[in-house]
Amino acid sequence: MKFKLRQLEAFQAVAEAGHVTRAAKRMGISQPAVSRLISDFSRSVGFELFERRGGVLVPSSESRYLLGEVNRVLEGLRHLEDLGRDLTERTAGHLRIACLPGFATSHLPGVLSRFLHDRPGVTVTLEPDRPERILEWIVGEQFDCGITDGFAGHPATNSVDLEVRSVCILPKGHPLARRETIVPEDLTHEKLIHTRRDSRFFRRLSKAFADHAVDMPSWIEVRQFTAACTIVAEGAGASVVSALDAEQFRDRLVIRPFLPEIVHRISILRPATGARPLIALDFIDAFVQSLAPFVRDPDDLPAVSGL
Amino acid sequence: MKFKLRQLEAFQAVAEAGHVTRAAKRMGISQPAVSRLISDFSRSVGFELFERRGGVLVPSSESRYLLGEVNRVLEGLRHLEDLGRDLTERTAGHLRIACLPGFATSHLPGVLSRFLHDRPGVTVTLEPDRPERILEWIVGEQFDCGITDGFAGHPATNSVDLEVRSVCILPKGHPLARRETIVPEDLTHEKLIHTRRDSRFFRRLSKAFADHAVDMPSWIEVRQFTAACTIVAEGAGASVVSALDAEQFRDRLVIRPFLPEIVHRISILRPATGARPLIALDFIDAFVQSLAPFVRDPDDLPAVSGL
DNA sequence: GAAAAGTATAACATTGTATTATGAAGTGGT
DNA sequence: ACCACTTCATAATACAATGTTATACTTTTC
Repeated sequence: MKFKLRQLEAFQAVAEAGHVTRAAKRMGISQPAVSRLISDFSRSVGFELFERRGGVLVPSSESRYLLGEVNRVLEGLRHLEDLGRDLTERTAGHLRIACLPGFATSHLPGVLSRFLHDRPGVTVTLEPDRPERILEWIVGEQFDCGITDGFAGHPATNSVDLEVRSVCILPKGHPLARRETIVPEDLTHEKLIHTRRDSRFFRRLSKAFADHAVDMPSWIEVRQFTAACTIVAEGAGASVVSALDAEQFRDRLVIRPFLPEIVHRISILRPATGARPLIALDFIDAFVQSLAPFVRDPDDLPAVSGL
Repeated sequence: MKFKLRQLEAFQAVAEAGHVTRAAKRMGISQPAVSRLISDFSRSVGFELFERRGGVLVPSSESRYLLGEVNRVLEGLRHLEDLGRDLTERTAGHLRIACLPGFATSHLPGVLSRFLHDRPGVTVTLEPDRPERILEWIVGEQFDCGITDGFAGHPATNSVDLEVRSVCILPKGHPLARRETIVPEDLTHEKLIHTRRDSRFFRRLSKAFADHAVDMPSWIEVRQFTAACTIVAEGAGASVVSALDAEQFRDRLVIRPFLPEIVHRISILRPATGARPLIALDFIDAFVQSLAPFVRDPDDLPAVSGL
C-alpha cells in the first residue's frame, strides 16, 4: 500500500474544504481529478474517507486519525521545499571563512553583515589566524574560503588575487596634508612607520624610495597595517599602508594617494578539490566587489565564476 | 519548484548507498531510473547534489542541509503508511462504547481484552449508564456502540437484538441442585429473588408461573441480576436470571436450566446516520459471538454486516 | 594500459495524473 | 412534491512522470 503524494494532498484539501469541487478549485485542478484521487486513496486504504452530512463531506472516524498525520507529513514537505528554495537562492546554508586577523576586525564585518542581510537562513563561521594556518585549513577543506596575503600558490587550492592600492596616511593637520598626492621625497624627513623588513610590502616600499634616489627614513616597525594606522591617528609619524586598512581610520587621519603605486596583494582561497558551495562563491564575489574602491584597477576585477 | 516523492527517495537512497547503482538495487528499480530521478531533482533545486570522492558519491554541502529534512519527511510518510495499514486492518482507531453497568463489570471486560489483544493500536472509551442515557448517546452520536436492554426501537438507531437464555440459580448444596432442569413448580416454596415488578423480565417470569398454574413466591426485589446472583451466592434464596450474569458466579452457586424458556432480550445499538467505523462493526461482531453460549438459538446469531 | 565497475543518455513501454464531456444524485425554494 | 441548481462520479482521452533495455562514456583498479 503505497501512498501517492497527490492523494494525500487531495485528501487534505477535501477534508478542509468540505466539498470536492471547492477542494479542486483550491488545488487548481479539475473536480473529476480530485474525485479520482480521493476514490483511489480510499480504495488503497480500504475504508471510506468521508461521509456526507447534508451537503458537506466530513472525514470518517477512521480518516480523522489519518488526517493529523497527513497534515504533519505535508507540512514537513512544504518546509522541505522552502529549504530547497532557500538553498537554490543561496539564502540558506553555512559558510566557513578563515581570514587574517586584520580582516576579521576591520573590513570583513561590514561586508558580511551586508551579505547576510538578504540571506536570513545563512550562518557563518569566521576564524582569524595566520596565513600558514589559513592555507592548511583550506587544503584540508575545513573552510570554504580563506582570505590571506603573501600567498605563493598551492596545488590543492584555487585562488583569486587582488592588488590593493597603498596610500600615505598622516596625522590630522600635518603640513603635508595640503598636497594632493605624496611621493617618497615628501617623506624623507618624516618619522616613518612601516612593516617588518622581511615583508614583501617593505621591500616594495624601499624600492620606491631607491628608485627616487632618496633615503627612506625609519622610525617604528609594525607587524600589521592597523597598528601603523593607530599610531598615526594618535598624531605621531607617517606611514604608507593598504588603502583598505586606512579606510577604517578615515575620520581620524589624513589619507593621500602615494606614488609610485605600491600594491598589496591579497588572495582569496578555495579548496580546489571537493564541493563548490554556491554560497561560498557568492560570498567571494561579494567580497571582491567590496574591495573595488581599493584595488589598483577597479574596472578589471578578477572573475569568481571559474574558481 | 515541486518536489516529487520519488526524487526524494532516490536522493536519500543514493546519499546512503554512496553509489547510484547500489541505490537502484536497494530501491528495486533500474540504475538509469535512479540516474534520472537524481538529475531531475538536482535540476529542480538548482545545485549539484553530490560530488565524487574517489568512486563514492558524497552529498554536497548544500544537499547535506536538505538530507536531514528529507529523512524526516520520508520517515513521516512511512509512519503514515503504517497507520493506514493499521486502520485498514482495524488494529488502530478509537471505540466508544456505552453499556449497562452490569456489562461493564461482568461480561464486557473479558470480551474487550480479547478484542484488543490483536489490535494494539485501538483505544476504547467505556461508559456505563442507564438505558435512557445510552439511547441518548447513540442518537447523539457520542458513542459508536450501545449495549442495553428493554429497547423498543428508535428511528435514529440501528440495532441487533439477542435473546439470552435464563437460568435458575441456587445456593451450593441446595436440594434442588440434583434436578437437571428447574420448572416453576419446583420453586413454589423457595425464597424467590426477582427483578422489579415493572420490568419486562418480571412479567415474563410471572406468566411462566401462571401458565403452570402455580403461585409465584416473592422474597426480595432487585434491580439487577447481579444483585440476585450475589444474594444467592451468599446461600439465601433462589432466582431466575440471565445466563450471562449467572456465568460470572458459576463457581459460587448452582446453575440449572429453567423451563419454560424465558429470554432476556438485550440490544446492541449503533447510530443509524453518520459514519460506520469498521472497528465498531468488528467489535459488535465480536461481542455477539461472545454471547453465543448464552443465547436461545446459538446457530442463528444475527448478522452484524447490515448494521 | 586494459579490464571492470559505475554512470549518463536515448528510445521506448507503462502507469499516474490531468483534461473535457456527461449523467447521476443530492439540495433548496416555490 | 416538483423543478432548477449545485455537486459528484464515471468515461474517454491527452500528457507527464516513471519505469524499462540498450549502449556509450568515464573513472577505478590492478
